[in-house]
Amino acid sequence: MTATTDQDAALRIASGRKPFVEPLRLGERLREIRLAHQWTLEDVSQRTGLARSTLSKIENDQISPTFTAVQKLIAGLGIDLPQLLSPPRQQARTNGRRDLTRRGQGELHPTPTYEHELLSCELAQKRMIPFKTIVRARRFEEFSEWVRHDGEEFLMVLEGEILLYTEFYEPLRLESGDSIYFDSDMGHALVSTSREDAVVLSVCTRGEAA
Amino acid sequence: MTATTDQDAALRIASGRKPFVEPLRLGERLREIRLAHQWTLEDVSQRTGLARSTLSKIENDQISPTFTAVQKLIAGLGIDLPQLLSPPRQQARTNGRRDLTRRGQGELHPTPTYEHELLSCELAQKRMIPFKTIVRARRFEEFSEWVRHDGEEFLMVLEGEILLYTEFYEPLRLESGDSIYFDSDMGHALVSTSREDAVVLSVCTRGEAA
DNA sequence: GAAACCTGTTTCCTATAGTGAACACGCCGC
DNA sequence: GCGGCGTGTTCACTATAGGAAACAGGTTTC
Repeated sequence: MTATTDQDAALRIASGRKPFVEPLRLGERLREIRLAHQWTLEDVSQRTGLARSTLSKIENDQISPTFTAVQKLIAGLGIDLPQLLSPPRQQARTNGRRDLTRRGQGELHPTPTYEHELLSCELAQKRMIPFKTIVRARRFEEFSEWVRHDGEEFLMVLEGEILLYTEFYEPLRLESGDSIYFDSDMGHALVSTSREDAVVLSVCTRGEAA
Repeated sequence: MTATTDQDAALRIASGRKPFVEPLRLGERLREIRLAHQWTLEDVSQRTGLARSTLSKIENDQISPTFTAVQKLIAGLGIDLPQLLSPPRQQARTNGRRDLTRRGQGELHPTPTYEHELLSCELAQKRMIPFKTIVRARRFEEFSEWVRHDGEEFLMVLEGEILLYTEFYEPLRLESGDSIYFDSDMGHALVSTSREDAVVLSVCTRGEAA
């Protein structure tokens, strides 16, 4: 398995997205949107080109719309897909959620090159993914390919010293306390250069639709 | 203290929503993902529960998959929907920006209770705001009111020990290495409890329109 | 080199999504 | 009350997605 998929998998798990497919009350959500705009089924029908009856069935979960139908929906309603798929958005904002992770109590995800400790992994639906990493790699050649994933990444060296290899820059030496922010779809890879394996704290943004 | 500027908001408004529906070569994208993982149609079939023939047709744009089929896909392949729908991903986006901040070289923003050092502040348009903070406050009463700002916050104690007061929870003692993730529109405030002023690393999400 | 595999594609057939028309209900104005 | 509207739902039919099996091409095996 490649370094990329490892990291991706780790991030996906960390992101708190349930591995199963969510119930996804798409119909319910559609009705919600429609009523919020004070639209009738006929209005939506004209906007989307879908038959009134079809819309009714979708809202009542009697049929599972075709993907082309979904496209017509998002085009006609002027919304984007993530919006259609995020029912719990409404007041998930002022929840006052929190998730504590004591030192060393994160979820471990070892790979040949990195040893990740995912922090705050109790919390689903978060916009950032924090994790602490022990950098086991000692040479750039240990990576079969660039690590890359959508979004942005912030990184601070907690202990030791590392060399940050990136696709478009010369390798960069980072010591304890140094930090860097970069676009993480640019290939990147870390190796420890201190005697002890270096420890870094990373925070990635969660992938969002383009 | 949020350091949130209006740039993002302005740009977002200016950009508007895309007026046309994307071509959305879903089949192409699926094949891309499949080949990237070196999977055969049969592999994907077993993972998703969809027939080999169906997958073939989807990849060749001969049919438009049902939404339930799409759900099986994202569940079986372990990807999330935005990932499946971002065709222009291939390598167009890679900006490759980066912003290095050496230890102690951030931008200082002192307040009576906190002494912030903003990290990576060269970079505009980023989705996260990282900063290191020396917690000068010693008693909760030193705060005239709750600190709160839209979005989410991740926090790790780097040195010393703090007490985290939050609007909806009992105060929480955090020691070096402990971390916490919380909705930052919930009121919060930090005080140092160790002999030396505690130092914490925080990362906030940038406000995004609902 | 043929038989036994694999790959991806294509061919039926059936299950179901999508449509237009009929339906039931509530809301007017007269 | 009545008929006209408009709402959302249900029907009957057609179009199409999904599945099992057959197919065509390539590679491996003896």
